[in-house]
Amino acid sequence: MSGIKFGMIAAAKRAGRIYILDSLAEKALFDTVFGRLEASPRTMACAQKAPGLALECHDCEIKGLSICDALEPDEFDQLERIGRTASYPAKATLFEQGRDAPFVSNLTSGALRLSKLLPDGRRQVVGFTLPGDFLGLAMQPTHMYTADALTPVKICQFSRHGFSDLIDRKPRLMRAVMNMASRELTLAQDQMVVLGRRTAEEKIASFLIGMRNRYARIHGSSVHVPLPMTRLDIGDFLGLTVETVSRMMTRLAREKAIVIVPDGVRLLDVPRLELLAEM
Amino acid sequence: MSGIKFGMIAAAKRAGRIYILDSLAEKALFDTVFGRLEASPRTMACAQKAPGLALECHDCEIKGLSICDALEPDEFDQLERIGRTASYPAKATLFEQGRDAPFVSNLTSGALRLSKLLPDGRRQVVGFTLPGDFLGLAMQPTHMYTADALTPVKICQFSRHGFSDLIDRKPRLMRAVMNMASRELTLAQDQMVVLGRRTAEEKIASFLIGMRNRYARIHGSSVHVPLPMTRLDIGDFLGLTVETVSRMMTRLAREKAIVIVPDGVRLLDVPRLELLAEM
DNA sequence: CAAATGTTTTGATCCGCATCAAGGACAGGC
DNA sequence: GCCTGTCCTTGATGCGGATCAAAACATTTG
Repeated sequence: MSGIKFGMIAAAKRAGRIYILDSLAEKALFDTVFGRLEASPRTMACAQKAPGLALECHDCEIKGLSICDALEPDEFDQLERIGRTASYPAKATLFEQGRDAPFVSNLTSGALRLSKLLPDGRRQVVGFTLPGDFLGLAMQPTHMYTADALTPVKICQFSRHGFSDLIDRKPRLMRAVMNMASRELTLAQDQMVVLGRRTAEEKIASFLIGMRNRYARIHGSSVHVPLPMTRLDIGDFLGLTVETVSRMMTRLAREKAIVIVPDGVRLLDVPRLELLAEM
Repeated sequence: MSGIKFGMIAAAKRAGRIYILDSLAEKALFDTVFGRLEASPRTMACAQKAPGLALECHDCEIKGLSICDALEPDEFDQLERIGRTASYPAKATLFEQGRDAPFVSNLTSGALRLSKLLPDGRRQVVGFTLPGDFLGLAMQPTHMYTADALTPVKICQFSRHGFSDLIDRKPRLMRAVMNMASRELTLAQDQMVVLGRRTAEEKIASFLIGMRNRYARIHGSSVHVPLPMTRLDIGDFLGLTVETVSRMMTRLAREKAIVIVPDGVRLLDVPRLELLAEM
């Protein structure tokens, strides 16, 4: 954990800038989202991908969140046996829309952007993947979207066929995957409401509250919301332009609903934001 | 099949108006979507719901499309045993957002509108259910949206707990449900692109092509696309107003891409529409 | 370090679709 | 038959967010 100091107040160093986090909890949140950076950025960039490492589930940090949680010891062993870990540096493309999908995987650290591209270049981000989320739930032979690393990421990957066979033999595991798919479907339908029927300001508020809720599942609830994606990514997720995202964030900050901090925001007036985002 | 004549050209009578369909295939499509109307509208309206009827899977028309397709005879029997059929007249509400969800079900005939309501009255239609589609895939204890009958409908329903227990014992059945959930998730993500990144005209074209493709799974492909929903429903599905939907449909008709017929449209220039809708 | 590139912000202007308004078509009820 | 309510269409007007432009700032590269 290069360059990171502990204490009552934890400090995180990233890209040469040091800033203060409120607590060790926030420090943990920060690390999970932005990655540990155990290697220097330069090294990471060279190690485009390092697959083939055996799973090390015992010290997996997101065990309790992922499909592994629902497994009996023997099932867990079998899953561990067919899986491998892989790491990608920030900005790497894990897979592209339309390509063959030989693997399904589980994100253990970092964050991904999932996007669909129209022929004329317009882009729709269909989701952001956080630790514990599963990739390839649809079990389709080809990828329905492109997945890019927003930060250095670690995944735990399984051959699609091997995984498919295993879940057919382990109802408990299939149930876990199905529940994950259900949660995704519910999220997607909520996002349809946001895209179809909300104003720009409401979209931003929904997004921030939504991200906070998703981080809360991983760590505790916190008013610090890391945003590993750019304004452009947020715009493409919400059906807005970069400029509108920037303007609305600035407006919310001016009205003291949020504070914009490096790599994210801090929520000041949560009730106000929840009112804007209310379902 | 009251008042309906057959022949090389089939005619369908609905609400006192008779019009011509091109073929028996179109007649079948029409019947599946709008319901058979075996009882008069008045009778249907009285029979708000007629549950408790044992399943009659042997003459189920959508067997090949639904989860039942994937089952072995013994599994099929067990599923049949825990299911009941129910009918609802057009405009009936099958269930409401937020209410308990004691049942999951399979639509066998007719069409439903699934919608989410915001506190201030704005509405987002998250999908239209056609024969063969499953309701309650998320297996949540409460409903995430409201389901209203657009036409007289028939469903085949199962207690959520009974169904949940059964799928835990029948991997093949769970797999069928999971595949259905995956398909829904893919549809929802495609709809996110439509809502977030397409113009009004493209939205209408995507919608029409999408409906045609979904009907094609049930019957053969046809240029006749029944639209059991109102322009308002279409607008709330596409993130548009009624007026815009009407204007765009009129424009497509003026430009000879479609013809507006009673209860639907006929696609004239499919390549043009597919270009507008292209993914 | 300087140069090049990418990200965020802010301002000015424009346009696609919403909103407001009104009339027509049609179904159901009396 | 007429009346009422719902749905669809068309026209006039306005606004929210897109687009265009540019500058400040951050990050990467040489």
